[in-house]
Amino acid sequence: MVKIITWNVNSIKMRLERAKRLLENEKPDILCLQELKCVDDAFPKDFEALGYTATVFGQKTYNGVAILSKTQPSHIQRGITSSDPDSRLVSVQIGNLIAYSAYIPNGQAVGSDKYVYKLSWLEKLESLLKSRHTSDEYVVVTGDFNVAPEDKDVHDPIQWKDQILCSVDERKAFQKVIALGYTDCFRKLHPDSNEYSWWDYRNLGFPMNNGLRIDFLLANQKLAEKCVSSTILREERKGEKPSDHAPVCAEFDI
DNA sequence: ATGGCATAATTGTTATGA
Repeated sequence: MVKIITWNVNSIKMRLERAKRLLENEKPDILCLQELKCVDDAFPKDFEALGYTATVFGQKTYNGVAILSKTQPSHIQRGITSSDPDSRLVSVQIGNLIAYSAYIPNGQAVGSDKYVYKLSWLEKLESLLKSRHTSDEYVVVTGDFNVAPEDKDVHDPIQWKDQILCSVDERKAFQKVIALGYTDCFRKLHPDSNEYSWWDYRNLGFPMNNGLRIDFLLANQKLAEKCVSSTILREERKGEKPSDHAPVCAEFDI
């Protein structure tokens, strides 16, 4: 069994103790992280003592992704293109599995320059996945996609209608990735659930459960067939100094 | 009314997130 967790930590330095506890409690084979908000050299060494190797693609102040794994990774790839200015994508091969940690641009506001960048980034992700992988590999693309794919992923679809994270064009761009043959593991196993993975820090977002589901593990067909469980670890959003995202977990019988 | 809170880079304020 292979257990994989993805988590947008919103600063790995601020979430260090929580991340260590998560590894100790959940013992995932792979932990994909987003929004490290630190450079490679500043990434904590603490995870080695817990038996994990870190593959880091950091950046000063913003972005930054990493993959922690119990076994040694190979075939490390960083960045969505050679010209991408942001550290938003890293992938590794671990055993017979290829794992991605992705932090899709937020987009800020529908129609803005950042929104255009978000859409183009998703297109690049689609073409990268299309060209890089074949159907006889095990591939999982995890991370913060900054898109709520359907109204049931949104606490108040009327309030969020056509807003950033929920607009028609972002949802279409997300579906084009799905259409390559990828499956949203949590949704496959919980078709009617209204659980969320992100809640705004402001306005009692978490206590009111005003959330969105924007963090996913997307498995290709061969791997999705092996998915036996998927959960959102919403307990992690409670207590002192939480990230605004909860970790999302999936287990695969491979 | 487009705020609120959190974080990093900096020390008073701005950029960004979602």
